[in-house]
Amino acid sequence: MYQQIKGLILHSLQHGEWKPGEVIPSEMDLAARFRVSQGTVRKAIDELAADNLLMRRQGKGTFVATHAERQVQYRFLKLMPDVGDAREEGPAQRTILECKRSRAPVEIARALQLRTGDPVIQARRILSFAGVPTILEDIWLPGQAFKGLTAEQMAEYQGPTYAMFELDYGVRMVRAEEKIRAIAPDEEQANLLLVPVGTPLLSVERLAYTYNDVPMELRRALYRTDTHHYHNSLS
Amino acid sequence: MYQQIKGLILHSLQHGEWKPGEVIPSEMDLAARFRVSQGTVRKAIDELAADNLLMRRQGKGTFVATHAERQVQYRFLKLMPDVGDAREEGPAQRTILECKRSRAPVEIARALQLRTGDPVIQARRILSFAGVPTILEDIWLPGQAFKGLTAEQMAEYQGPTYAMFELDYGVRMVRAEEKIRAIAPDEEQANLLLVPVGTPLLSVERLAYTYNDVPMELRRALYRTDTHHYHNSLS
DNA sequence: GAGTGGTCTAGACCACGCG
DNA sequence: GCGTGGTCTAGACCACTCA
Repeated sequence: MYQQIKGLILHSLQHGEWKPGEVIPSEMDLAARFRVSQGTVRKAIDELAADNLLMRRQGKGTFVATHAERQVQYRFLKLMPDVGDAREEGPAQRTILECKRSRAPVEIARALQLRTGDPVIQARRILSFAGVPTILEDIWLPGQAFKGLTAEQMAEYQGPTYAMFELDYGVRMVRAEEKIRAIAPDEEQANLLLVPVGTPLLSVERLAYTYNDVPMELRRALYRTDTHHYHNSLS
Repeated sequence: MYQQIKGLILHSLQHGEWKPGEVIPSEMDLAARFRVSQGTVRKAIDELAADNLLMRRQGKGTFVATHAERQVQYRFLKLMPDVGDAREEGPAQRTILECKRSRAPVEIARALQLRTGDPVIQARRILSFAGVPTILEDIWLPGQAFKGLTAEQMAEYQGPTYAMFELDYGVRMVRAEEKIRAIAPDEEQANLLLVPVGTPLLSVERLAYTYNDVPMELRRALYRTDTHHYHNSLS
């Protein structure tokens, strides 16, 4: 039964009944609405909180998770400085190189579950830490959901790109899968990251999903790993 | 209170009261032992199961997690074939190149929380898939806990190395942290993996911990990523 | 059919945040 | 002081496993 309740809450999240950052009704209210006991609602919320879809705060309520919060900002970025920690390093400087409407090549279309040739937004940018260009990213977004996204918008928005997606397009990224390889950059890539052509780089291909396992973003990035590393916790 | 119960159960796990793969007492029994209700024990076990320290099986009981089980075998190995899946590929073929007693260099000692010069076991091996050498691993283990480990032992044991550690040395790896970089191999490394010297490889440095966050293994591996990739799920 | 974990309930009290 | 989530309890019943 709590799985059903979970489904109902999920449905409300998907349909924007409660927006990212907002409180959802109290456990008692939801229990009344769904005609179950508080404990059942609690278990449903527990699992949604474990999946990072909701955030509980004692004394205040349960909130729809958002990429805009300080604590969980850059949740999907696993690149860490070799010395010090990510907080003191602060957010990256962003340089948008390009942001254009185009048509999905086969590969991209398949990943985003579109048809080949469907409209997509394609963006390329560089993230720098302490002035050193460290990440080169190519981003593909389904054109339909992100109609009107411009380079200016990507440049202007302070904070995580995923937070901007929530605010301006109502698209919340919920989870992602990454495939990581070591590759040698081509000349253009090497020039953009200011490294010699032979330098090994981390290739990180990320497919990010919104609710219901719908893929909404494909991101292909190259990470310099001379002063940073990709950090992963296994358990 | 359930945190205290969790601590007590953890203590029993650490001290080997229940060994990997065994059942622990039922929730009712533990509730009686600790003088709390079943629900409190349940919550403690829930969290331990979420941390992969315990495994629940409905109708049978709660078991101490182990690396020997089919389902969770190679839990810490995130390298996946680009096509097909890891199960059909089967386990890797192992070639032990070396396994010797030595003294911990500064770096290794710091990672394993030993003193420089303390005895360590050092092993080097190659893992191959479909006959292709794909992983070159250097493993460092504290000499005290792994006294007597030999190359033969590493070669003979069928199944995950971590399962062998549990069985023969009573050391259970509970979680791990990995730092990933892209590097170019030196000549020796390149020869062992049968790749040209310039080939970018994934460098994966893993520190594996047993109970209580005690580091028990440092592993430095190079992964070929021409037919495989490192897979990571973010949420 | 006995024993295990899994779920649901209802009620009580606690800890926290905030007006 | 009220409302929120957090915890603990006790009892009931269900689903699964295995002798």
